[in-house]
Amino acid sequence: MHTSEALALSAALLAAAGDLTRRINDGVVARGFEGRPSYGFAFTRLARGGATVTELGVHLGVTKQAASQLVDELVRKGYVERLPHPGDARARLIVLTERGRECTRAAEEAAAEAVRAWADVLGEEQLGALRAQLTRIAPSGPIRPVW
Amino acid sequence: MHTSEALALSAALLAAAGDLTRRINDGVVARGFEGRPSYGFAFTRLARGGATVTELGVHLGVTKQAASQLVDELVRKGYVERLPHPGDARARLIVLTERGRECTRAAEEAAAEAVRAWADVLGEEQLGALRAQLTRIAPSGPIRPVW
DNA sequence: CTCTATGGTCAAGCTGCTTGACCATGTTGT
DNA sequence: ACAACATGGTCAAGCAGCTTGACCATAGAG
Repeated sequence: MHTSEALALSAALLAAAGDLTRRINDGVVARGFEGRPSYGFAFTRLARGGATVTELGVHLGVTKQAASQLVDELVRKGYVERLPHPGDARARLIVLTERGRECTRAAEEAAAEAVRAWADVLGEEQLGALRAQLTRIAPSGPIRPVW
Repeated sequence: MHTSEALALSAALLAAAGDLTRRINDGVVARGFEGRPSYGFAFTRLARGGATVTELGVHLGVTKQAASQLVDELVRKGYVERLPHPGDARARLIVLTERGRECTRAAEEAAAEAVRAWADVLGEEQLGALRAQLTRIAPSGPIRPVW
């Protein structure tokens, strides 16, 4: 691969990620929820038993302060709630509310819909390959734009 | 592909894009240039004969005002200059300076280096396939984070 | 030779993040 | 037991990078 193509690959990657993220967010909004794209990524972390603010920040690649602000927002919209953490009185356990779980499902549906559009272009096999390649490439990259 | 995997695909895509973008930027900085990741994407547009501010904005997926601010920054750092546009007295042609071309080469080298790391994991063939898949998927997605 | 569209800039404002300070609680070492 | 330090969380202030809105100069169409 030539040097000039490397930058093009980066651009294509960014374009694809941006396209997918936008589609998902549009789909979630169309289903009657209000939210930013980062909600979805927060939800995936919270879905399994909740998380602390700090853990959420690590998952999203932002400071705990930023994560705390996001949680404020999610609480205000009724998607999550802060519970006392069992076993650590300093911490709070952030968990999804019923409405939060509904929104999570909406995000998953929207994501599936967006990916289906890609499957129409690439075919199931290529799409599976794409997913496999991506997970091998960046197993632990930050789930956020570095722009 | 199941619904839950669709969100995972999106996350993997974002992670890969973020990882690559960060590596490129680090590489550019390590070569003695100061810049943000978006510089590289601006450079690729300017590299072939220059562009107007408005065109640059379209390419980056931002308003012309934001593009103009970016150009201000690039001018300040000596990477580009604003020339009168031949054939349209309203417009200005933004072109790379010699220093700008050096920085562009640095970005390309850094990108190639980052992609080489991926080639070590995936192999050249899979990497080419990845590139092909991505360009088919999001031919005209915005080169910017939708977050 | 108006009338409207387009390229560009200036100015103000906002959103989402950061850094720094601080408090409460947990953990470790002596 | 308790001092010393580490960690989870919040509050506050600041800032980068974007947006919208207004405006001017020039272009192009009728």
